[in-house]
Amino acid sequence: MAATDRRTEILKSAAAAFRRRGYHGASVDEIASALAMTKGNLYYYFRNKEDILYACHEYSLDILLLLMREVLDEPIAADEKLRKLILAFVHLILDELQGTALTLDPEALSPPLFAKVIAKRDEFDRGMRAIIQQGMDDGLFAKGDPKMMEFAMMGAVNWISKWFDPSGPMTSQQIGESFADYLVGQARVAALK
Amino acid sequence: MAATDRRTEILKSAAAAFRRRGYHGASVDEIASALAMTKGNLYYYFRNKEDILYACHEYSLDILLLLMREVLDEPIAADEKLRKLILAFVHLILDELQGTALTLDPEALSPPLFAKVIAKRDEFDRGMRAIIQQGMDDGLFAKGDPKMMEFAMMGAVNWISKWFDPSGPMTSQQIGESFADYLVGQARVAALK
DNA sequence: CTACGATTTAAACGGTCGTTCAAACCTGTG
DNA sequence: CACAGGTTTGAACGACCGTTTAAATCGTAG
Repeated sequence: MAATDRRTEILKSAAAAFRRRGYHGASVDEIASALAMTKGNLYYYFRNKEDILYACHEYSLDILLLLMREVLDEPIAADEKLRKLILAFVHLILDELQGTALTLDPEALSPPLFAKVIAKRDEFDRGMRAIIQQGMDDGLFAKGDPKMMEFAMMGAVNWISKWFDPSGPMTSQQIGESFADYLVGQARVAALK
Repeated sequence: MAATDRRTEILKSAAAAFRRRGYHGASVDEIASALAMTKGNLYYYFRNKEDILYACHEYSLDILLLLMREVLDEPIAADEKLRKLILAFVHLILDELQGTALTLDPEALSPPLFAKVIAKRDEFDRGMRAIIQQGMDDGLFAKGDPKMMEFAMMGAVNWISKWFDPSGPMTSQQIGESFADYLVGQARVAALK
């Protein structure tokens, strides 16, 4: 098996453990055992535990930023852009690295790594707010504080990983659509008066 | 100083530490040092660390449930009820025990204590959904899955404690109103049409 | 002032966990 | 078959942390 495959396997196991127990609550041994390997072996692929957490964030933030840049360039209305991003975000959170992105406590990272994560997150936040601002300017959304609105939307989505049950009745697709309906709808309706 | 005061002092310090570092990341010593006491001293007031976490949850959930029962009995429209609850919830999260309520990882509790927290949380969830359902029946809210709508609203609010900066420009009051406007907003405007 | 209960301290204990390391193992090439 | 590089193991370490305990200290009623 290629070393890069092994690395992402570890990332998935780690992300799942971090989501269940938090960074400090999950043990390196727990991450390794889920893959039927010894914990010492993990150190052949990663420098240390923090490095694994950082890789989790980087992995999903890079996917997210790629998507953001794509969507920003599409010639569609702001509400459509938001909907697309929310759907993709929910899919990423639930189906890729289990609930990573902004969820896995990044404050556990040391300052230099933390700063790199924050920089990427900021780019994403700026993109979201630009879209929201554009929607307000175009009269699609009710006027308000784009920052608060973005925090509300991202909070709702990030929180999904706290209650999502893969064996439950809702698929990630259904959840994504429900959330997109509500979150974009709330931004929009007031302007319809 | 009365023993009960000392206990809530400890709860506040613990809640702040748990919010910053998570339950496993925060040390008992850290909680004690912030109050200029020794960690051994904490064990005069609490049986163990888990007991402190449980008390945090109980403290804020009890306040929340009291409020929920009050609001449910008021003779006002569903959107007004939601707005009231959101405002109070934001205030509780930001100004009382720093970001407790549903935020402080309850899954770190042992099964019996966890079950008690979940029972209280369930009562709150049922109240929220009953209000949302009523709002949909009355034509105040767009039809949809009340469960998803509740999850979205609670996620947005719970997430606030992840980004809130007490020394930032927004007061908890302003944040609460912004969130209430966005999350239940459409009802007010729709009624004006 | 004394005595007693409530409170606090400081040190020690076990246990867990992240990390290291030398040795063993595996796999494919010459 | 022998060798070499990459991979895995298992044990050991040192540090940290939750908890316990016995003794010290404090505050107050008599």
